[in-house]
Amino acid sequence: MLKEERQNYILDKIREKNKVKSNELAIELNVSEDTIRRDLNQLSHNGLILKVHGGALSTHQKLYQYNESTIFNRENKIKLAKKAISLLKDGQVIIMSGGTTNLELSRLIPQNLKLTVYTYSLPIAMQLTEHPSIEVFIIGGKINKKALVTVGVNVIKILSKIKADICFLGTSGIDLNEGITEVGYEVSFVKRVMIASSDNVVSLVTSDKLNTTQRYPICDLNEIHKIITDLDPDDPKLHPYIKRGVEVL
Amino acid sequence: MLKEERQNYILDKIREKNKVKSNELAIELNVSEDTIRRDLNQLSHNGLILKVHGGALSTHQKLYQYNESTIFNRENKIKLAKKAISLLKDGQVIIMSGGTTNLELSRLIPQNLKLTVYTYSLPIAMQLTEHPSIEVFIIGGKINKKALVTVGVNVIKILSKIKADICFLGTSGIDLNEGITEVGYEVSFVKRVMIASSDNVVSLVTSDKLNTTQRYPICDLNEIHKIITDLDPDDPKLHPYIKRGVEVL
DNA sequence: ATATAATTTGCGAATTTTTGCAGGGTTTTT
DNA sequence: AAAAACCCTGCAAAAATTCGCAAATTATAT
Repeated sequence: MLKEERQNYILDKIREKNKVKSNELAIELNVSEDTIRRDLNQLSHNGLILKVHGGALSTHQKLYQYNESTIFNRENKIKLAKKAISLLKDGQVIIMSGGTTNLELSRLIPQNLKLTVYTYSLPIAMQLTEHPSIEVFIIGGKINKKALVTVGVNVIKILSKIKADICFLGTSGIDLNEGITEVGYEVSFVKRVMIASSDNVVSLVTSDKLNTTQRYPICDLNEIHKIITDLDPDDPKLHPYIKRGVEVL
Repeated sequence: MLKEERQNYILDKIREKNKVKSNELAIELNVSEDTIRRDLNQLSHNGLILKVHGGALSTHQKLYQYNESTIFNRENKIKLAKKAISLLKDGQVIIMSGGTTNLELSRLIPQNLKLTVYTYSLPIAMQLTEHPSIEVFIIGGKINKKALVTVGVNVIKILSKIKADICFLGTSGIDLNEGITEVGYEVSFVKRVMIASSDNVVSLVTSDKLNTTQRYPICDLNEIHKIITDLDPDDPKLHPYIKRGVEVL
């Protein structure tokens, strides 16, 4: 059994029972108590559990807990999100698409900012509810289980009536010629409308997506106002985009 | 065997077993462990798997994880939810309110049941997305951060247009004289409408809520068709409700 | 088809990670 | 206060990993 596998087992057990005992785990997992203790100490050090004499306890009392480790390239996404947050001002109306970059963004919004946020992503809506001064609206509709977003004509109808200051567009493909492109068919419709409803379109792009194209076209490069990446704004990879007149942060 | 072929094999195995070990793969695929490690590193670099010491794990873990142990009285809620599930049949349209009882219910729905579920609760919508054959619709609107449900006129407008077979009503107060009552002001409006839209109104009541009243009235006892509790159906506490003509499961 | 370039693979040696154990200290229980 | 259970440290063995390099394979160009 792999170490991480064992630690996941421990975390699951704590989620369910609220506590674990070292001696029991040692037997269940067929390793020495020393190993269990080392596991518990590591998990505790990462803030995932609370180590106590004889075992460990759950730390969180939230009904749903977001799982950091599943996010690919999280460090870069955080770096990117921090830049995006500098655009926010009190009183603004924001539209956010789905995706883990926007999810990180929504975790990092300063507590004192007062915003109104529309989103069609379940995880993002969920995350935003933890913020004390954001009014969160989720746009209803049929849920796409894979992306955890709502899709369909109703989503489009509602989005098209919104007037937003900024739209944060999680981007799955961006290219000089093809513009912004998207993996999901249904989602592509929704994204086009959210762009149309926003004064300021901000494309959030992790650098691995630069110069890639996906199946469904969303919009031309000149329809977006800003690109934010995890790279330094004067990284050579971004030069061609700047030349095309897009502001790059 | 081509490299790509080998990597697909690895991905398939991870999809199936959720983990792989380098040494096992080396034997299965008849290549050196070095090659396997290089494969795993490449796949991991592309975000397809998570490389760990000794092998790799699936990245397709849940973004949000639900903390079972935070639910009060969970055992009873599960007992109750199991009874509720016996009412479900293929092809039905269901409306579910919020609350942890309905959340447990949504976790327990058998995988093969085909349903259409409308809900205005974020956690329940989230949970239902894990079910393979349920079409999930979330009703959009402003989110009440405490209850994690949407509220407002739009929710009511949409709910009133739905025609559902069953409505599962999480119940915060039930009483012979006062009928069903609710803690939340905004939520009380929504619940009244969901009752009106359903052929069959099922009140889910944990026994500690029996004979209690909350601030906002929802409906009279005779407007609900079934009461489901964690108690035995012929528990004396339930006799008065049966006498009043409500079916008790 | 042949030569050339590029990629992929396996190997050995050095390094790192993981694990169990022994010893001695600390906390909890009796 | 003694006994038991638990915890930490350092250590050593086993397993896994990394790295450079050369051989083998595959791709590309002529």
